Amino acid sequence: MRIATWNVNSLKARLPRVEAWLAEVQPDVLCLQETKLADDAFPALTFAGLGYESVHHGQGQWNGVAILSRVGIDEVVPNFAPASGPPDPDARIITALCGGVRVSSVYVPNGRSLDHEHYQYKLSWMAQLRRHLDAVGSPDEQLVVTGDFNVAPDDRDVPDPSKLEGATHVSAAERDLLERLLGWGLIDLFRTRYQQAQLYSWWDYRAGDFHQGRGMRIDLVLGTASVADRLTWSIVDRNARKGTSPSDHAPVLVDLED
DNA sequence: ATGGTAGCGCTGCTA
Repeated sequence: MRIATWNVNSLKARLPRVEAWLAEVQPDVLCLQETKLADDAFPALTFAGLGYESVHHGQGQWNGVAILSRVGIDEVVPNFAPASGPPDPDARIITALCGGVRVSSVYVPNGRSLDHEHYQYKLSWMAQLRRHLDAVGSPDEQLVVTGDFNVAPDDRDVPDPSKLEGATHVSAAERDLLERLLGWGLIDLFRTRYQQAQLYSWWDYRAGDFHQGRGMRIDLVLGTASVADRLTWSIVDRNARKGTSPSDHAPVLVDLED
């Protein structure tokens, strides 16, 4: 079973690339973030033509998350589960059961800057994500939380930690909240296969950052122990960041033993 | 290099 995540930075702008990528890579489950579409504009029929069922939680201009699956989609929960607290006004999370694995596609708030109220929103969002997991599942089950976390887990995941002191994506508070999330019973699956630094999943469009090798690893696939036990392979598909009009993120893949 | 690009949607915000 192949599960992938991809922040596409507008599905409207990226649909041709997503279609070609699905045909080439053949994931069983694909989690999308930043579709930037309303639900009625989501191209479900296009994906159905490629063999994928899909569910979308969108709002229009910003945010928007989706799950595509060719191994079934059941028990769909758009937004945070009610038992976790108030609903998120933004469309940043959707959860479904796909092929026996409970999958959440998440787009954690960026935070903007440490003194911005959006940063407090980011911290509270990450705390509620943990309560959401308690509401929809258990660490004893096969469960995957994947998407754009907008947090670089440790200093290997950024080019120059000394230049990022006091910045979002690396601050102690958000890294601690990510650790707390892992403490719920999740494992950073990509990191179990690779330990080296500078294996990024996102590169700023500006200043030639991709070609200069300046990025961050902020797109994560977190899985419970029973998922990690099935892991056979993981990779960041950097080829998808190349060529004409790419997203600023590359897809991250995991393969699980059937 | 305190810059730079991309997307949305039409002026400036978000990332």
